[in-house]
Amino acid sequence: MTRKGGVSSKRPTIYDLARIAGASPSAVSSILNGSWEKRRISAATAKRVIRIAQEQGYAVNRQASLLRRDRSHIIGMIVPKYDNRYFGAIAEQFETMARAKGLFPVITCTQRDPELEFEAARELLSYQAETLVVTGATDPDRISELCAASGVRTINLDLPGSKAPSILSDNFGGAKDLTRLILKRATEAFGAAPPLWFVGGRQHDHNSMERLRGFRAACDESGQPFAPQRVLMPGYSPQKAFAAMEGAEIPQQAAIFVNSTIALEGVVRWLNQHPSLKAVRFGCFDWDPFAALLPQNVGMTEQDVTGMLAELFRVIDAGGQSSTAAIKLPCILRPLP
Amino acid sequence: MTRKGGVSSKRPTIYDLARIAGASPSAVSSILNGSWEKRRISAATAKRVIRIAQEQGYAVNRQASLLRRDRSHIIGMIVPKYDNRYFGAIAEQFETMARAKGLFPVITCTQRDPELEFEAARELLSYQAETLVVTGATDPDRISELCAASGVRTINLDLPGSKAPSILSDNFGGAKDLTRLILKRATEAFGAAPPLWFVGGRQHDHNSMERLRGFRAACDESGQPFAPQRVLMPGYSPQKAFAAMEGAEIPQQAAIFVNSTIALEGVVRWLNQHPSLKAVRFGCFDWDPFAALLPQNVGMTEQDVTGMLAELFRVIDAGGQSSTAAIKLPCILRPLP
DNA sequence: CTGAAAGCGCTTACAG
DNA sequence: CTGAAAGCGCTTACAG
Repeated sequence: MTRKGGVSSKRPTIYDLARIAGASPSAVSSILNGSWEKRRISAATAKRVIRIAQEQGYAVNRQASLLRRDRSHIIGMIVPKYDNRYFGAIAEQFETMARAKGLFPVITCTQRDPELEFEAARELLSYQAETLVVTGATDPDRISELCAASGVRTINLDLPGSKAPSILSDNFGGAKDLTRLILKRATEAFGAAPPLWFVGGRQHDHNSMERLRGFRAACDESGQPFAPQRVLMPGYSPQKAFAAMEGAEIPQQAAIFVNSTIALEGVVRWLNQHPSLKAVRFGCFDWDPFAALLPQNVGMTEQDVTGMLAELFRVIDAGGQSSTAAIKLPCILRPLP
Repeated sequence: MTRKGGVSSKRPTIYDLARIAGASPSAVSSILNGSWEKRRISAATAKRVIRIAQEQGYAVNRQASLLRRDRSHIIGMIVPKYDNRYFGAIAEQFETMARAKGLFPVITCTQRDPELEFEAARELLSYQAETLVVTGATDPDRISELCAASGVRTINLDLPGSKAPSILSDNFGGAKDLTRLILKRATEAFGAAPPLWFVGGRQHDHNSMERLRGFRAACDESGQPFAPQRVLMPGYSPQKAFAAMEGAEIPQQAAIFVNSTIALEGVVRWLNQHPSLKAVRFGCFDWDPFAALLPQNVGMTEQDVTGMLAELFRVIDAGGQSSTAAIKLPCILRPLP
């Protein structure tokens, strides 16, 4: 009897348990996966098998089990980063909620790299995921197409696509509210409305553009001039935001709309190197409990992660071909003292 | 020919590709998994099969493939949280480094719940993980035993266990250095050494106790009295830290050793509600770029995540039965202006 | 050089 | 009521 070599050779199978328990492999299988009630196997046998399984440290081979079963119950998620409050919270709550629904969540982190995103999606298809949640992807439609070919449903989270339902923050409304707050606070601080900058994110990124649109709407509404040269969208990284600040000519009385805490890291690092600018006020589209304590910070916009995930699972439960329309959730504006 | 029902019915198999390409399933398999070079299959056939696979959106069934193969190359990790810089960075870098080594990382988040930790470990065993990295677990030894029964190696990260190699920060040394810095800065600020508090973490937690030991060593060394009633270890959460602060009687000239950014959230929230205490100085054992900007913060201790993971993979590559000794990496003390 | 066949560990419809 | 047998999709040693 040849057994698989390597590490797995020690793992007991249902055949091992059956031999030890003096039962058939079929019986062992049904006892261990709970379908034995239907089969009227004697409680004594069931107990014995369960005890032996425990003694042997048996763990079902999920690969074999999934291969045989009709459904995998695996739900995949790709997410750009873990190490930031927003995506960290998304990943964590997604796992918890998926488990609570009896699904097996598998998450992978794709570093905002379109190729990695695509490879990760393909990988999750290989694992027989039944649904794939595509979070903050640069090219969600390409992934939706790949998955559609295998009959796997995708749902876009955070960034929208055109080939699957999308669940987003109301970036326009949130940015408009935040801009209003920044204008109000800066005007109070300086006695007059100062020039207003927009820093962070990138051109062609849907959320950044929506936020810029909200920013602009709030400017227009209050009669503030909108100046394209005061819009700095160098991409997502503290370093890039820092470099963009270097290039800008920020006066001592200014206000900044910071697009994401990632950009904020660069902005505050730069501000700290320019103490003459300590009067500058900013607000940030994103939430971070420590950033909320910075004295120049007038307010932060928190995205409703729990609400977005609740909506996500609502769409999943609804099943079928949901529309590809975007569902937008309001953001929570947190003014700071 | 009955095919599996449900979602998977659309997924093409090597048999489908073989039929379309006019080749044998064996040939298709070896072409797609790269072993065809050995088999001297004609380049023309290979090309054709690869093209057809792409057209059909073929993705190998990892379950079937793993079931048949000798090794899974899966490396599992359990981690308490994602939504915090330290564990977020661990998860993210772990994924990247594992992939670079040709392994398949699977991470699951266990919320510091011992039962969830155990269930997650069992789950990863079921997925045929060959190695399990047990990060910050409350009971790593129980997991090591479970895995040992299946011949699966475990390695403890961040919190030590006695049944597997452990990779840790030098919590004692890091805490001692941080305490020295806090004492020095507070003495400069107040003209004399103020009473020193220790806030955060929990009793019986190895890292917390090591840090407390380092804290105490630095107190002793500098002739500061160590007062047990100034040690508050209410567990890991901002709320608990906040409540502990409520109960303490902190004077206007005081200094605090804050054990983790999680506790720091509660501490600063409390300090902000007590403006009379704005002279209080603190340092924090953990790193966060925004917390680093808080004016009362004299320094932060960054754990060397990259170094720990490099060490982790060194131990894994070394294979065999490495000792169960703990490997301790120095922390990086970041004094703040 | 290449394909048919065995078998990975499980699940479940089916025969007895 | 219960066990033997088929088969999930793949990989690879083996026969030709």
